[in-house]
Amino acid sequence: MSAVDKAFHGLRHMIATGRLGAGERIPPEGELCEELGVSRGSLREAVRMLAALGVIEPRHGSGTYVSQLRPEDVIGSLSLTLELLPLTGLLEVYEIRRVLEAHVAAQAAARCTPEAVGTLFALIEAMEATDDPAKASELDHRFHLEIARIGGNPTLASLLSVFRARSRKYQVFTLPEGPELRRKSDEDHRVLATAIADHDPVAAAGAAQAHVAQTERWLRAFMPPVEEDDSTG
Amino acid sequence: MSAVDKAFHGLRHMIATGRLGAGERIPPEGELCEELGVSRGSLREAVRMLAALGVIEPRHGSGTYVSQLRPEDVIGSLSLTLELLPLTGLLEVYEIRRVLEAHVAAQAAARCTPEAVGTLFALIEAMEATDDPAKASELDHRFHLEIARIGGNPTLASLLSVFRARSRKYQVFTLPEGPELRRKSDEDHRVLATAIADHDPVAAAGAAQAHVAQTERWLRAFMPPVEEDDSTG
DNA sequence: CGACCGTGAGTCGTCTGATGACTTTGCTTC
DNA sequence: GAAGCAAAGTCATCAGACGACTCACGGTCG
Repeated sequence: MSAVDKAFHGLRHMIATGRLGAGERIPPEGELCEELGVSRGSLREAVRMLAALGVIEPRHGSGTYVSQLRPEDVIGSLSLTLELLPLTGLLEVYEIRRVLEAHVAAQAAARCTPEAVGTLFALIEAMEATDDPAKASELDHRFHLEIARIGGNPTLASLLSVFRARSRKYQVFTLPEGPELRRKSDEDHRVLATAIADHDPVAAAGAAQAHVAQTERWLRAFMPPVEEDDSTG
Repeated sequence: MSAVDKAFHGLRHMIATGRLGAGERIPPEGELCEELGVSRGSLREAVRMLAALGVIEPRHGSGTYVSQLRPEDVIGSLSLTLELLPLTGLLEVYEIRRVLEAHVAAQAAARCTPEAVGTLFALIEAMEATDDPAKASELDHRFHLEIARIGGNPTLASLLSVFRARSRKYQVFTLPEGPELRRKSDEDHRVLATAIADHDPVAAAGAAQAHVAQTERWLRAFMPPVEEDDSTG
């Protein structure tokens, strides 16, 4: 076993066995190097791996901390890599999304409160009112996120959020056909929100599934290239 | 932006824009260091991060290669970290698994071939024949994996595989109640396989969902501690 | 002529040492 | 008592050197 693997599995083992608890600060690099029998460089590579996977979080000058270990912490690690998948593989992701969005919508229909309904329709109206495709996309995201939140499963919500982020990169709304697509999309949203407001899980699931399927068809039809944003710096 | 971030996003950008294609070998460390303007140590940390996420794969002495970038490559990166989640968060994962296993079973029922049915029942019989809990667990895994394979979505199959691996860690079959649980589990498997063989998606989905729900109930009831295996060396 | 083997260049893996940057703490000072 | 300062602790980065492994090339032997 390589030195980095030794450090990686050693750290992971400490967390798995509870020796390092969620939110806790892990020993400084020097101590871990000695205990695990590897150099600082190898240890740091292992730390970076676990950090990329959302398990620990180094803080410059302070120490390295175990994350809260919520499922969404770990699932969020997919967000940076799912964007690298070619479109062909992405269609398989859409099938999953279709199933899960339908489930989440049904759950939301069963659990939603009047306040939540108000939020949903407010988002829809804001979406319909704006002309900016970027803002519309952002509101679309928040609309679906709100439904997932109402669904009551944070893990599922974050998983779907990751899937949607990948789709959003394609920015179908900025196409020449964008306005037409947006009208159809807005229609879908109203149907979905209405079904949820009516506490009708079956209708909500059907509307959600149809909405995702529609998006998938658009993507198949147009397949625009991914727009890389360098706005991260 | 830190040096490691610079290297990480730089590499990721090269892959996202297609400058580095799937399966291709990336430039040697020396060149990348110069181009990205970071030291070798920082670059290596970034490489390890992408490797942990299933995007690239270093090979000692040969070079570092971009992975095939299939969705299952990226999803597989969750397998090492999902095991670290506390049980409370895991129950949310079960809800997702329930929905997806039901869908996969329905898909399998619609698509399955006589050969596939033969494989399924062969696995069931092997499962019922063995007394070794470890072997039974292994066969259980292969049984569900086969159904997922028949379902026709490799991404979904690998996602469910990751989820199941987490559950399997608890080894409910080794409990005192193990034999009884296994009998019930075997029953579920026959119902599920029969529904698939009959091309009955609704029955298959119901059976799959009930099976997962059953497992979830066992876990809630017994909550045995995670058994860490050190057989990875 | 073909198969085998050794050799060497290329590449990743690891270690060591030193320096910089940032955070936190605790003390000093007003 | 509060604000500012100093020092210790910790992570971040760099540089250089050596080891381990892979692979292709060329020579050798059958």
